[in-house]
Amino acid sequence: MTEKKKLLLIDGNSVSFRAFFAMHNVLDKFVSGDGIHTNALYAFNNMLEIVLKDEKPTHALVAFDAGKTTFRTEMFSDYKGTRAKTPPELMEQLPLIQELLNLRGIKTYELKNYEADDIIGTLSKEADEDNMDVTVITGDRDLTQLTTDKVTVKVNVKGVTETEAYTPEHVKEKLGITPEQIIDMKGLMGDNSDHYPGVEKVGEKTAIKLLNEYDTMENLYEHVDEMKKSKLKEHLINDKDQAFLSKKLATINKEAPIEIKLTDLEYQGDNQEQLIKFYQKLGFNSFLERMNVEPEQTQEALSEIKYSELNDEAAKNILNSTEPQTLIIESFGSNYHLDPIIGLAVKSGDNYYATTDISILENPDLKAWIEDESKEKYTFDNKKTIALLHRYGCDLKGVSFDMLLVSYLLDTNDNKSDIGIVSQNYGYNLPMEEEFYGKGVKKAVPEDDHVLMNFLSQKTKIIAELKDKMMSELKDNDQDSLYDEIELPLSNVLAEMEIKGVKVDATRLKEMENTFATRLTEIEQKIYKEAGQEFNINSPKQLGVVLFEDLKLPVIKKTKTGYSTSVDVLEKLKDKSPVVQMVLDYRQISKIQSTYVVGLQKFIQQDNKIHTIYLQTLTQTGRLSSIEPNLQNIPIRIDEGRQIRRAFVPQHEDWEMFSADYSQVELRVLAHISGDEHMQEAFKEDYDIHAHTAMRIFGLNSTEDVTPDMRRQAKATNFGIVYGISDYGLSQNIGITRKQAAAFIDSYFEQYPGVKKYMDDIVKYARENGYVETIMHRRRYLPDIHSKNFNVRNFAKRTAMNTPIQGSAADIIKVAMINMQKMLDKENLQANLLLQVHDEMIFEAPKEEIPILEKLVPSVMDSAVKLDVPLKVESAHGKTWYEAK
DNA sequence: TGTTTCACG
DNA sequence: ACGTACGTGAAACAT
Repeated sequence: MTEKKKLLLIDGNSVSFRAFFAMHNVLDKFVSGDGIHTNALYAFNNMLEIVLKDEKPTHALVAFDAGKTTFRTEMFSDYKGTRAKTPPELMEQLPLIQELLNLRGIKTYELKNYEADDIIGTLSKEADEDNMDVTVITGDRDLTQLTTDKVTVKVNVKGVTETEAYTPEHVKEKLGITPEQIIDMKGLMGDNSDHYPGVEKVGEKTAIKLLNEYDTMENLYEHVDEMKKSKLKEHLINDKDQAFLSKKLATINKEAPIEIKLTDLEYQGDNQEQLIKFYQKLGFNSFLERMNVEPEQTQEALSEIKYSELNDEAAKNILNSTEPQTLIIESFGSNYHLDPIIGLAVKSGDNYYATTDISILENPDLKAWIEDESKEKYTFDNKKTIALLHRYGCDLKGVSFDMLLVSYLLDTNDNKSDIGIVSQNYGYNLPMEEEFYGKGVKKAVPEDDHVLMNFLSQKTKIIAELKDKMMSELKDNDQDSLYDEIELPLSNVLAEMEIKGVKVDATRLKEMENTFATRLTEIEQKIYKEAGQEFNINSPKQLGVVLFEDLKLPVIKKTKTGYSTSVDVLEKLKDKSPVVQMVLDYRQISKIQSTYVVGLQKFIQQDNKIHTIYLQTLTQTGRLSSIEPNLQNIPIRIDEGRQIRRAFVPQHEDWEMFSADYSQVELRVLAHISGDEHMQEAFKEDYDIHAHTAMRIFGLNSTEDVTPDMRRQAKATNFGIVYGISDYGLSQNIGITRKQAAAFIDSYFEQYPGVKKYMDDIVKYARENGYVETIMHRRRYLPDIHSKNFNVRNFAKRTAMNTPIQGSAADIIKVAMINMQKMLDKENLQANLLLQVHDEMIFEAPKEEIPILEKLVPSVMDSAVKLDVPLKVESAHGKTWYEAK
């Protein structure tokens, strides 16, 4: 029995283009030793890895364009006329990509006067006739015309590692036409990027409609006279020649005079030896890892540092030095509140010290140095380092450079939490944590202590060497005070909050667990009875079958895997069957039970407290996030869930929980940065802002005429504005038509012209500068603002509008937290700041201190920054978190 | 490992 | 004509 043959055809030029732009933002970070860019090469190879694994081809070829002139330019001199020429940074990579393919055992081919498309078209047809399966990989949708039962065309979506697979069925489903009709469609609609015209005013939708009626362009033109008089008919007649020319240009030539045979295309597999050399030359460490190149070899790439044992004598030297020194405390695991320290390294001047003997932390000299605020230190992740050392009895002070925080401020875009990635971005060859320790079952501390100590010493070296460069980048961005005055001091405050932890009443949670378990069983039985069958209510798939097939409820929305059963869908089906309400109830309770009642108990430590971890360098806007567990999403909106808050208690008897939150910070921030007069006035006069908005957009004379429903709609509109309004989004949210929503927005902008101007200006700013920033100069880069894709671009626009608002609000509470901690210290209060939930702070305090906090906290919070409108703070307190609201 | 759902601001 | 609200984390299921 012969194995089925499979041919892989890759459109070399279009995938290289895609690869280049997918990694355009890291262009400068991917440069080889001899100064050649390698970003496209890297991304291309990433794609290859995935494709080879998925497709397992027996034959493969990558086709390239041969040059500028082809048979198409002879037909139409302006073909691809306006296309920007290939950037030189990509040009220089094309030979490398060919070399890579050669080493990976894949043939490449180009043919004078023909495009890569034509080579692929010709070969895929040949292979099809030979009964081979064919997969085509391309960034160009036009190639979907080649789709047949045997030929699948996979088109890159966002980047190059993900593709959308086009079979004839998928083409039909997506476009409503057959693959053969695609050229007719292109003929009618033309192509902007290839710069051929088609018929005036005919786009994709119209073209498809016409083809559904007339099947082919030829048939359409045979019957064009019978069409009833319309602009469309006129355009069709006027542009007939162009349409036929465009169709010809769009048609991939399946008879190109290629000199290569299918049998020449056998996939050879990697030339291991040469490929390793190639990767090494380019510093492609992650690919080397994937080839299972012996760890020794990868380690070799990491140069050796001459370090000595971090012992008593070294500790003395460290303490005696007056220079800033670099410190790495390494833990192993995912939660630094529990993980053990496995090693330490200090760079002191030109000396490197490292050890895996943790008892050195008992050395008085080392401890004195760690705890001396005047001894300046550099590190990566100050908060984590503080938390780790705290558990070993040391109180770290004096960190002035935290490489993690700085790299986050410089660019929030990609994952900065790994020192290996940050180092690689600056041209250093340091493995990522996962590369060094391994992943999954293979994850382990290196057996050889020397390997670990060398790794830690490398870290200290890189941190020390990059400090000046990164700090000067901060200064260039005008972000030095954001770092010095906010993020770095905040990391100390957050460390204290995490270490302090919040006490949780486990008994209470246990009681709730039993109550909810009983209720869940009850509802479950009722649902089974009503539905006439038993099934897993938690399975969207099974629930979908019961609701939409067995009970035949109308399908409101679909997900990519089946029926949607989300709340907004179920809400609409409530009166159609009693099961729906039961399912909603079940969902609600089940969520509370699994995520909170049961989930939280798992995080209660020996001290009866929960110690969350705040991620200070994750969000794109500057907010914090909280994990293991997330204490920023404890239920409040519905009372059953809100009961969870009764389990959060102060750590001592006779203490209380105290919480203070900003009222409408984001809208106040908007009023400030937009400078809108009317909105500012509303806040200065302390009006009910949503009622005020309702009054204005509904054209009333007084807020007394505002009905509760008007206020509700105005409130939703205010939210929409903050999120970067769209009529559709608003209409969905408050259940009105899109037209009505659009009218709302128009009237909103009329009433608050300053807001309108802000929205326009900020998008323009993003386009011109490539980023937006907050009041404290926190930046978010928005490369997508230039995207050709409508959706992607619009998303970037909304982000541009929202980020300065959400981000400035985040800045404000961060300042308030720092000031608050200072104030508690200064006033010698026992109260502890425990939690932050975006616009509120939660404290525990002795009862006697509550009256003090009631004055102090709001005054610190509302004076955190000076805006053109006042900030307003509300507070509450009680025996548990539940009462403190 | 990805998808869906839902908790919060 | 395009298809959406902004920012998060966790649990459960399906693959």
